Amino acid sequence: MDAVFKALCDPSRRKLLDLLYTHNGQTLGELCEHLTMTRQAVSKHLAVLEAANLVIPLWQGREKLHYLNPAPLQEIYDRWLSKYDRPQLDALSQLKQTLEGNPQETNHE
Amino acid sequence: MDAVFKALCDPSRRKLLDLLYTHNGQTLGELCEHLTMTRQAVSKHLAVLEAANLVIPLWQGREKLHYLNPAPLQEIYDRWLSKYDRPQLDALSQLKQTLEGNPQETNHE
DNA sequence: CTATTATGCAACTAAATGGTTGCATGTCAA
DNA sequence: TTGACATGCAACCATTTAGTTGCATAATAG
Repeated sequence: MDAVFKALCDPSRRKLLDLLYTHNGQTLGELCEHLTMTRQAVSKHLAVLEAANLVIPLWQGREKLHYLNPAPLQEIYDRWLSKYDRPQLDALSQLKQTLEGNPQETNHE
Repeated sequence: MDAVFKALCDPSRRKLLDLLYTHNGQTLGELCEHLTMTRQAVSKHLAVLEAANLVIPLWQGREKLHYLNPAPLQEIYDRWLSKYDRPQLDALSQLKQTLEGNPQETNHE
C-alpha cells in the first residue's frame, strides 16, 4: 500500500493516471505528448505506477500499451481512507466541544 | 490537494493520523511515544500535516493539542479518487477484451 | 525565583527523488 | 538489408526529504 501512496504523491503520475482514464491503453510516446518532460522521465514515472500495480503494461510488437488498474485505489479507500469518512470525526466540531469544556471520550485528558 | 497527497505519502505521517484517529487531541510529546524518531522529526511531520490542513493545532497553555481534520481526505476522495471507483474500469477485463481482439472505445487505435 | 517541562527554530547530513543526456536493443517498413 | 521508430538502461545532477543535534523560548510546579 505504501507503493500506491508513493506513486500518487507526484502530480505528473496522477496526470498519467488521468490520461489513461480518458484514453486507456496508450503507448509511452502518446503519453509523452501531454507532458513537458523527456520520454525517459515519463518512462520512469510509468515504472513507479507499474510497481504500484496502478498501470499494467501490454506489449504489442514494439509498442507497449499502458492500461489503468484502479484496483489499488479501491484498496486504498477500503483499507485506509474509508475509516476517516465519518463526519462526526470533524475536527472543528470536536474543537468546539473542547472549547466548551464539554469532556468526552475522544478528548485529551 | 497536492499538499494532501504529499502529506499522505509518508508512512510516519499516516501513522500520526491513525494515532489521532484512535485518540484525538494529543500533544507532541504523547505522539512521540509511539514513534521511534526524535521529537523534532515528529514535529516536522506534524507541520506537514498542518500545512495540508489534515491536523488542526490548539494551544492550551504550553501544550499544543493536535486534532485530526478528515475534511481534506473527503475532498481527495470526492474530487479525485471517486472517479476511479467504477468497476468497469478494471484493467484486467479491458486487457481480456483487447487480447480477444474485441475493438472498443477505450482501446488504443 | 528557579526547575522542569513542552515546544520551536536553525543548521547540518544522508538518502531519495525527479529530471537530464547518451547509448543500446528490438521491431517494423521500404 | 537498411533505416526509422519505440522503448530500455545507465550514469549523472540538482533539489527535496527525513532525519539528526544543539540551542532558544515560554509556561508550569515547587
